[in-house]
Amino acid sequence: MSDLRTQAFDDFRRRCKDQGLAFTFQRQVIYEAVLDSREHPTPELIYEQVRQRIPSISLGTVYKNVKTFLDSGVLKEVTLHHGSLRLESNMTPHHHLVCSSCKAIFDIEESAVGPVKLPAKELPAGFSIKQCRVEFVGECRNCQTARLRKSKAKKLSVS
Amino acid sequence: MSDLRTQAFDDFRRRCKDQGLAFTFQRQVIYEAVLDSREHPTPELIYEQVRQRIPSISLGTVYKNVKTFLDSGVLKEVTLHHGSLRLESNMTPHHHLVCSSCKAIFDIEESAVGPVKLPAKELPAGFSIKQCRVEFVGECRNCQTARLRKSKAKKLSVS
DNA sequence: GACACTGGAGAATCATTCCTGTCTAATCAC
DNA sequence: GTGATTAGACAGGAATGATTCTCCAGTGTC
Repeated sequence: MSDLRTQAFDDFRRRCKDQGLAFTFQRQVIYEAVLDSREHPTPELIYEQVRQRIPSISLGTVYKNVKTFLDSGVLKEVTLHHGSLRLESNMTPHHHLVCSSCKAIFDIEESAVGPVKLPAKELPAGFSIKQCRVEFVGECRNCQTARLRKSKAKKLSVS
Repeated sequence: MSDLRTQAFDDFRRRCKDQGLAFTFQRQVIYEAVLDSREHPTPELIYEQVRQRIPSISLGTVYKNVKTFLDSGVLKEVTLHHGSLRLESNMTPHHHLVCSSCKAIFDIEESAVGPVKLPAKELPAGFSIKQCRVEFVGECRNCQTARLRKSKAKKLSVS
C-alpha cells in the first residue's frame, strides 16, 4: 500500500470511528474500491469491483453503504444535481449558485465572476477545453431559517 | 410578451428552422414552459406545466421533445452528470475537468486555478456560500480522435 | 398514394430505495 | 456459563421513479 493510500485508509478508519460506524469487511472493501478507482466511479462500478473480492455481496448493500458514507462525509459526490435532468433556456454564458439543501439553482452572469483560467500544463495531454462552469454552493435563506428553527425546536424539546 | 421573451422566442423559432425541426404547437408550448420557469425545471415539472394547456399531452412526448431540443442545442442541461451518482474519495478541495463526450472526470488541484470570487452584491439576499466548484468542460484525446476518425470515414463513404 | 415526421400510449429499462428475513455480536438476567 | 433479547449489518428481491423505446395512427408533402 502506498503512503498516500495508507493515509487515506487511516483517515477512513478514523472517520468511521468518529461517526460511530461499524468497521466491517464489506465497508472496507467498498471504500477501497472507490479509492482505487481513479475514475469517480458509479455505485454500479463499485459493485463490479467489490464482487471480485466478495462475490456474495448485493447491490443493495453497496448502495446502502455508499449512502452511509456520503451522509457521514467519508465520501463525497461529484455533483449535487445527479438524479433528475434540469433544463435551462438561458443560452448566454453564465454560472450557477446552488442551495445544497433544496437544490434551488440561481443564475449568475459570467461577468460577475470574471474569467477563470486553467494553466495549460495542468491539462491532460490532448484535452481541449471548450467551456468553464463555476458553481457556488451554499444555503439559501429559506433553508437556513428552516434549519435554525428546527435545531431550536430540538433544543427546547430536550431541555 | 416582454421584449426579452419575444426575443428568446424568435431565437427558438429560428433555431428550429436552422436545425430542420418542425415547429409544432406541442414544441412551442414545451419550450414556453421551460422559458417561463425561473427554476431550471425537470421534465416532470415541464409536463405539469404543459398539461395545463394541452391536457392530452403525454410524458413521453415531453421527454422526446426535450431530448430533441438538447441534441439540437435549443436548450441546455444544467449539469453533464445527471443520471448516475459519481463518487469521489479525494477529500481535499479541488476542481474538475470533464469530457463532454465520455463523461470522464479528472481532478485538478485547487491551487492550479486560484481563488474564484463572487461579489456580495450578486448574491440573493440571505444566501451564504460555502464552497466554489469549477468545472472545465471539453473533450479528451480519445474522444477527439474517435470523432475525427468517424467523420473521416463518413466523408470517404459519401465520396 | 408513398413517404417522412410527429404525437400518444404503454411497455421496457435503468438507477435507486425499501422491505423482509437472517445472521452475528453485544448485553443482560438467571 | 447459558439462554433470551436487542441492534446493526447483510442478502435478496420487490417496489419506485426517471427515462427511453416501440408501435401505431394522424398529418402534411411530394
